[in-house]
Amino acid sequence: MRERARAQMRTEILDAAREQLAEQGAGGLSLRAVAREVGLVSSAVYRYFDSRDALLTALIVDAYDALGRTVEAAEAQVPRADLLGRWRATAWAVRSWALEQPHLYALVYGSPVPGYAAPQDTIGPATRVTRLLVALLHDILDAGPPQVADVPVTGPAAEGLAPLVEFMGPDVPPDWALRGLMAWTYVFGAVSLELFGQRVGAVVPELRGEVYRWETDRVAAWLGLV
Amino acid sequence: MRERARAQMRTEILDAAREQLAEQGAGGLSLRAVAREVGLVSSAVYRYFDSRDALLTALIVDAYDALGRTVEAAEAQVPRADLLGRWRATAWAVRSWALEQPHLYALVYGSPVPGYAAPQDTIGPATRVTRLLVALLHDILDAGPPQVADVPVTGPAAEGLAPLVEFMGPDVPPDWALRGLMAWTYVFGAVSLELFGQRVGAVVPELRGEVYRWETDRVAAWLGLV
DNA sequence: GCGCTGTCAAGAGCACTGCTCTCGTCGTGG
DNA sequence: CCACGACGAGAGCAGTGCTCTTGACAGCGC
Repeated sequence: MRERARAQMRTEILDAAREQLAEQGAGGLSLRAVAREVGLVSSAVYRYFDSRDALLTALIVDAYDALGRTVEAAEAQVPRADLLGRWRATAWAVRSWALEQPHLYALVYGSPVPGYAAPQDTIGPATRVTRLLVALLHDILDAGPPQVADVPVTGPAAEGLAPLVEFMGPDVPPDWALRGLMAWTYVFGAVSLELFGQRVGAVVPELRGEVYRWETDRVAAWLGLV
Repeated sequence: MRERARAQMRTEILDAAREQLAEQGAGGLSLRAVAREVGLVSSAVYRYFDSRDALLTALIVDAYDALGRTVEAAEAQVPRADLLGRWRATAWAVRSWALEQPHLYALVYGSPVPGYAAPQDTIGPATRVTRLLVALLHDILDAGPPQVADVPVTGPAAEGLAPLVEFMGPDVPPDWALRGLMAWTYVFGAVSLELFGQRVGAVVPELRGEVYRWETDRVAAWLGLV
């Protein structure tokens, strides 16, 4: 009954917050302002979110979810056997979503607010895109591991990758965990740096998409894709 | 005369700001609090910095400077002919500095405060590390461009890289501008993602340095270094 | 149908922020 | 020596996150 009203109010607040986030960014998100937006007084918002941080956390969670959903949808449209196509679709979808929702992306992948320890809630949805890449890597390996000239990773670094190996499945050699980590790092690193203005003088803004295509294709080649 | 006093006061404020930044991060940096710290009333600080943003900008500028100085020093200790060593020193110094000064690093390479347009002041010092990599790339090319299996970049992407090519020197082929961009992207991407907590479940914290060594060595190999 | 209980929104209030304005003071250059 | 300009202090404004108290309303058991 009033569960419904409550849930609706909650999403109404979140929508208003998302809107304000898009205009002024995480730092400028004012709980009082979103309260005004939805026609509430500031103290009433605390019935729905314990604090401003809690509101931000909720936004983060569903930003992860939205990104994951979008990328999954894009990747799913490519035939399973087209490994390069799946990689391209994934990489491109990440960047596209980030450019459409820059503030949400920044909220998730940007510098965390210090003193803000990511709650457990956020680590689950965070792995959705990761899972896609893991699946892709599995399929690459199953299709016969490509020739790679590098010396396989051993020693402490291999131990350091243990959690990742376990996540990917114990049959994955540490060397390919490293490759997966690096591919993942490249995609999100490139998107983040572009979005955060670190390529200002270096790449023509309108052509950054084209350059990104080449970058990710080089990574693909390095992964042994086609 | 009182120039001295003014300059000293200015650096005193900056030091206090840096200190507070280290404790509470950019978002929590309070002009009034740094004023208290240096024994001033808040309005007096405005004699030295037009606004909180101006203070942050000053911090950014000398963060760029500090990072550049540190990395340059580390790289300079390696014999010029040891190209791989220079790459390793550079990559490692960036990460080390970032881990020592996480808040300063985040200020510079993290998500920018929206509405905060990086003033011209910041783009000069920003290129110091970049210059190191450019010089290294030149030396790699001079030593005889390594074999690379990739198809050279052409088309719109090559045009997109034009500003970077110009910065590196027109004799540099666009293909190597792309390689340089990607190496740069990898280093700062990896450091940023690690620092911003995106590797939490993936890599054992104490061994992240070891893993980073492998990552950057893979990039080096990809660049044709040894 | 009535009253009770728990949920909700409102409002006042506290301590804090960035920033502006005014007003004394004091050192320095003419 | 004196006037001017830089400087610091203080008050004040509008805004913030968050807490606490007060009043209204809905849903429940009797």
